[in-house]
Amino acid sequence: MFDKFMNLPEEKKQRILSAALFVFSQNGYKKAAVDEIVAQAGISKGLIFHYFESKKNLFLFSYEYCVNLISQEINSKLDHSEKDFFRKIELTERIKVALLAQYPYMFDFLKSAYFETAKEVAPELHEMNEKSLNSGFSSLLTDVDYSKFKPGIHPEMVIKITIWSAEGFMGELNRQGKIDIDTVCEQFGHYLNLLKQNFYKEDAL
Amino acid sequence: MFDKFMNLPEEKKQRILSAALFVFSQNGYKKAAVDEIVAQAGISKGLIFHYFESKKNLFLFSYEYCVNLISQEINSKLDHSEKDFFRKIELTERIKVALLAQYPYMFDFLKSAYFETAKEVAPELHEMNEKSLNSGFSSLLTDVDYSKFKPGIHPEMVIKITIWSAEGFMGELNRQGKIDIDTVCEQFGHYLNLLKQNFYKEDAL
Amino acid sequence: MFDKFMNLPEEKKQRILSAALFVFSQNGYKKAAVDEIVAQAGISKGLIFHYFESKKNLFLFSYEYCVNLISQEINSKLDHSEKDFFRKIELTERIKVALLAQYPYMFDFLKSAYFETAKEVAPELHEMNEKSLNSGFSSLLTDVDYSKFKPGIHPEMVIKITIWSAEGFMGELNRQGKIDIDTVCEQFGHYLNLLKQNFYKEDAL
Amino acid sequence: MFDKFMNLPEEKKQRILSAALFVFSQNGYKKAAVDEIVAQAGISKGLIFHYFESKKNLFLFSYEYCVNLISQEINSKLDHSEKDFFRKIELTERIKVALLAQYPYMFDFLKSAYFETAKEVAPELHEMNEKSLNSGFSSLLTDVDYSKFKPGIHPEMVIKITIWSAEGFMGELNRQGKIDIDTVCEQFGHYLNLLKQNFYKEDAL
DNA sequence: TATGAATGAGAATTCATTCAT
DNA sequence: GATGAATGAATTCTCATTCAT
Repeated sequence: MFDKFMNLPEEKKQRILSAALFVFSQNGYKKAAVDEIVAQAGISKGLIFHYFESKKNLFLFSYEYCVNLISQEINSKLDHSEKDFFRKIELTERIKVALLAQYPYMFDFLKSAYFETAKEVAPELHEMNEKSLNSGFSSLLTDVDYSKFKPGIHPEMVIKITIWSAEGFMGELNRQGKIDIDTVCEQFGHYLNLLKQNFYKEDAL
Repeated sequence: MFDKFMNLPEEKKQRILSAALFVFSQNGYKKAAVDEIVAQAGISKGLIFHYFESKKNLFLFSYEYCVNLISQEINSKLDHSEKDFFRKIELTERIKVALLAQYPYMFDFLKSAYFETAKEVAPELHEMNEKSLNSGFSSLLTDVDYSKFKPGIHPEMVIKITIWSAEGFMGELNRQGKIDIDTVCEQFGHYLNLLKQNFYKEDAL
Repeated sequence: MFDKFMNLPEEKKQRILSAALFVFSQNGYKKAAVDEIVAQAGISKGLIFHYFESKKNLFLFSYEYCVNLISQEINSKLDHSEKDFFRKIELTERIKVALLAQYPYMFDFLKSAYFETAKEVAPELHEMNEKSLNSGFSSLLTDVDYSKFKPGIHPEMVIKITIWSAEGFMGELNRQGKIDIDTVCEQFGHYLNLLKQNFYKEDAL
Repeated sequence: MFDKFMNLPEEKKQRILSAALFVFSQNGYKKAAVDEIVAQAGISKGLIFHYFESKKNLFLFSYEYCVNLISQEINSKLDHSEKDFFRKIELTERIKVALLAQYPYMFDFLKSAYFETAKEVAPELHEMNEKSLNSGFSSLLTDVDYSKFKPGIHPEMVIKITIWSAEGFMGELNRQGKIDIDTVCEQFGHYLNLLKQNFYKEDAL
């Protein structure tokens, strides 16, 4: 799929994708103008259709590309021997924050793509989501040492709560415009510590 | 503002707003076609411009209307003498679920509006958000009897986690398409019970 | 024709006509909005169609009204016993300038109507023009004492030149925004004097 | 500005401009339909926006193009060594009549543009007018041999009168639909001769 | 490959006119 | 007579997609 594009020199690929991410994230699918993307990428309009055949394909490809990049980062950088849930989630969020700093428009793009409801792209998009979300969660739900949790606590619930509230926490930081990596990570660490003290046995801390 | 529309008979107002909410939620701001909204509302194209002057105004009005409706419902139905946090949040979500049943597209619309990036409406939208979000949360953070929480627990943190995870929980149900009021509320009750058992003193349960 | 309108009390007629003249002169036929006219006249939209049946009729009536008003003024105020061409034209222009001060939009309206080319109104308009222009000129061409002109001069030519250049002169003043009656008339008087000295015999001055 | 249009082959430029001049002159700015212009030019609707971005730009460009064409013609064809005013103005009008034959709608267009009141274009239009009018007149006011005029005659006044009445003369011919070059020029020559005999010294004739 | 002129269906908005009250 | 809500055809402008070069 999209072989012509994939065989391009890396620099050109980056230029085109960055332009697409930026313009889509700023405008949503429908309003994003192919004209603006190609102008920003410094290529001709015909060429992008030569590579992707349609705006829809360009959008879906951009989405898939981001999702893959994130899961690759997580898979390669997350130590699979680590069984402590709170360490795992801390590392996961740290990787996300680092990516956010590197590709400023990637998360805006994913966020807007996630709520993209334009009939043309919605079905394919949600299909992709299923897979990626599941794979993202699964590594945080499995391979976890449940014996560290206090007796009388439901670990699965704590894990879900933590994931959801991690998203809420990140969202709030995002809204406040704080994207200084170190500050954000430090705050998130404090937050996880509080949770850990509530849910872990004394000797597991 | 929009007096002409506000003075309409209730039935017609409902018809027009429902059509707007549905079409905007399905398509996002830019792709939503005024043609489709008026067809669904059973009125002429000119008339909606007679009421709202522009598509932008129609969109912003719809948003404000939803936000106001929710906060009115919560303010009027939430018993302010209730100090038990878990009862408060259970009631809040119950009210939301009931609204969801009545206006099926309202939350889809709000969700998509929240991530709307179209340049025409984004600034006004985010300004409204600031106000409404704050007022929504405050009633759940204040007027709460903190003495019920176990010693060694940070009540504020528990409250934030509960709110965030309530949103996550609702979102998941929504994604699964379960909008049968009773089932949803029952499940949410169980969930809150689990939290309560973890965080409340024995004698407060 | 337009009996319903003609039987209105004078004050209401004035209000409606003034509004029409103003809006048509500012926008031309096509762009002038009936909505704006009725808002300015303080009546309802339905009523103006009750009086005139269509925007076209309102426009043509307004034109006819102005033309008639001017020719009535000239006929009633121009002394028909006066045979001196330069006195006649001076009086004519003085009457026009006075009307300009009284109905600021009338000449703007007539000017724009004169060049109105919208297919709907052009034919009727030009038909009216023929009549009015001829009648306007004729009084300046006939009843003139030709014996005052120098021998060797073609009086008809001088008359035409004077009329044309009077129009040019007035147009230039108009463009400069000078509509102070006295100043304008004084300047025009000087101008006519110069012409007279060139074309009249010594003893006719 | 409008490079895309300017770089077109001459034939296509002519086709598009002629269509614009025709439709604008027949309808005025507001009523002229872009649809009609493109149909007449034999191009697609999108293309004219590709060249000019908006109807307004197309209108203003057409105006500027005409004004420039006229002044170029006059500048290039008028012999600057000629100091006889009546010869100069005769040549000027001859050039205009020739242009009129070549671009039948140019003068209609300019005339209607001159009285265009549509709010969208009026300000820019009048700004252009200032410049072009001044430059057009100046060549007829300067470089003139004043010594040919009879003593006691104000040459500046005669020049202004002649210009104004030349316009009146041309306008009348135009109204009568006479655009046969030779007839028109011949008549205008006679007219100028009469003026000359009145204003020039015997030995300058 | 690469370009960008050309297309035309689609969308928002306007506004003269009608008509029930 | 008087009102103004309601209509819908007409108009400007957008933009994904094609195609000749």
